[in-house]
Amino acid sequence: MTTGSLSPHILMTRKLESIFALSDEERQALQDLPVRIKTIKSGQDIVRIGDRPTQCCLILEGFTCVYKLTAEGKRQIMALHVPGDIPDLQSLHLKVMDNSIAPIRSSTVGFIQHEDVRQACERHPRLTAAFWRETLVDASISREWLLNIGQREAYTRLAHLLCEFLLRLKAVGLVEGDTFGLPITQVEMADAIGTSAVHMNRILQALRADGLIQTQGTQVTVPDWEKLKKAGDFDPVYLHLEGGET
Amino acid sequence: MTTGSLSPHILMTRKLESIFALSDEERQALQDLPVRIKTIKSGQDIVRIGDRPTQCCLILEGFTCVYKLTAEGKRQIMALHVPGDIPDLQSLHLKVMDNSIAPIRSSTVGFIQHEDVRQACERHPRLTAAFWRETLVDASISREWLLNIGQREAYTRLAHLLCEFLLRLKAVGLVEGDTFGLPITQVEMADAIGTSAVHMNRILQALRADGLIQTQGTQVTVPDWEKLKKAGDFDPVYLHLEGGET
DNA sequence: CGTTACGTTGACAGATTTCAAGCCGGGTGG
DNA sequence: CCACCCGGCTTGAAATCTGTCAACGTAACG
Repeated sequence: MTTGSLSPHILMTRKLESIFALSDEERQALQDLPVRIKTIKSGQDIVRIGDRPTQCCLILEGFTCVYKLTAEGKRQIMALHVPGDIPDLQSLHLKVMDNSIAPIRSSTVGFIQHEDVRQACERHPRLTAAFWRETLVDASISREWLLNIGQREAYTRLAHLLCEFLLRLKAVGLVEGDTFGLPITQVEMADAIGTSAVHMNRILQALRADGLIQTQGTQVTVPDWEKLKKAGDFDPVYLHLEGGET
Repeated sequence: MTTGSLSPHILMTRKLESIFALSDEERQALQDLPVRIKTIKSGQDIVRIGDRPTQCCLILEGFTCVYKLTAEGKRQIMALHVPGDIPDLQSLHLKVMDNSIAPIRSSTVGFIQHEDVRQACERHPRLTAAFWRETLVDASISREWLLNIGQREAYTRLAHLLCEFLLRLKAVGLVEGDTFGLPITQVEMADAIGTSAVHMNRILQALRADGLIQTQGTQVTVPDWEKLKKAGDFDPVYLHLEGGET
C-alpha cells in the first residue's frame, strides 16, 4: 500500500491501463522510456514559470503542486498531483511553462525526455490518445476548481477538495479503509482553495467539529463518505475515473 | 473585419496555421471535414453536462461560455470562447461532458463528427498535435482564471479578463483599433469572474471612472493598454499566442 | 402601452482577510 | 541535557470586501 517504491513504468502503465487495455507493444514502449529519477526537496521548484523544458516529470512519490503568483506575491495552487500523474505533460506542446511546479514537503519524480515521449507516441498512436486524455482530465479538474473557488463558500470548498483527494488517492491505492495521508500544510491547503491561512484553520476546525473528518497528524479519516460528499457538493464525474467510484 | 461570414474551414485553418505551417495535404484534410452548421439562440445549451457527444462544435460566430452550476444554483462560467475555438474538443477523449456550453446571446456553430476528426488525425499526425495543443491552451487559460479568481480582488479580476479578451479577439481579427465588441451581460461577466452581478456593476463603473475603459453599448474601448495591463496584473504568456503580442 | 431584460443605486448583513499575539513540537547548537 | 529558534497551528478582534435584498430607471419590443 506504500507507493514510493513502485517503478515509474509500473505507475504509468497502471494508470493508462485504467482507461483501456494496452497491447504488449504499447506496454513495451512505455517500459523502454528512459527515466531519470530525482528527489526534490521542499523549497525548490521542479519546473519554473517561463522555462522551456525538454522533458516532463512523472511523480513517483509524494505530492506536487502547480502554482502561480500574483504581482502582490499571493500564491494560487491550481492543481495538486499525486503519484502516477505527469503535471507538466502540457510542455510537450506548449513551448514555455505558464506555471511553476513544486513538491509538497518533498517528492521524487522521474524525468522523461519529450523526444522519447514523442517517438513512443508516433509509433503507438493510442499512447498519444492516452496522454492527451491525461491532460484533458487535468483540465477538467481545474474547471471544477474554478467552480469551487468561484461559487462555493470556503467550508464547502474544503469539503469538496477533501472528497477529490480521497477518490484520487484511492485510484492509486493510497487510501487505507477510509483514511489517507495528507502531508500538506494548512497554508498550502489555503492557497489551493483560495482562502487565507487563518480562515483555512477555522474551516478545518468546523469540519472536524461537524464530524466530517478526523485528523491525526497528517492522516485524515472520513467517517461518513456520503455526508462529506454532500457537504462538499461533490459529484465525481469530472474526475473521469472510468471505474465508476461512488 | 466581421467574422461571422468566415467559413468554418478558413477559421480552423487560420488558427492552426498560427502555430505552424500546414502542408497542402493537412489543409485539405481540414477542408474535407464535414461540418453541419447551426445557429443556437441564447437560453438553449449547445451541449449539456452529462451528455455523451459524438461530435464537437467549432464556433463560427458570437461567443459561447462553458459553465457549471453548484447545488445551490450558482453558476460559474469557466471559459469564454470566441470564433475559431472548439470549446468541447475534450469530448474527443472524455466520454461524458463535465460541463455545459451555451451561447452568449446567440451564436452559430459548426458541428463536426468525432469520427471525422479522428480519421483526419490518424492520417495527419500533426493535426493531432495541433488539436491537442488547442486543448492545452484552454487548460492554461483556466489555470490563469483560477489565479485570477482565487487571489485577486474583483477590480483587478475584471481588468484582467478584459485584457485577455482584447488579445484573444485581436488574434481572430475582431478588434478595431483599441475597441472591440463585447455583447455580454453584466450577469454573465459576473459569473465569469465569480462575483455578484451588483458588485460587477460597481467595479465596471470604477474601471470607467479610472479611465481604464470606455463603453458604448456593447463596444469596449481601451484607451491605454499598458495601464489596463498593469491594473489587471496581466501577463499574456498563458495565452500561448506565438505571435508574441504585447 | 405593458412587459421584460438589463443596468443602477442604497443600505445592510455576512463572509473573509488582516493584524497581532500566543502556543506547541521538533531540531540544533552550546 | 537544556535553551533557543523556527515552522506550523490557534485564537481574538477589527477592518474590508463582497453578497444580498429591494427598489428604481431605461430601452427594446410585441
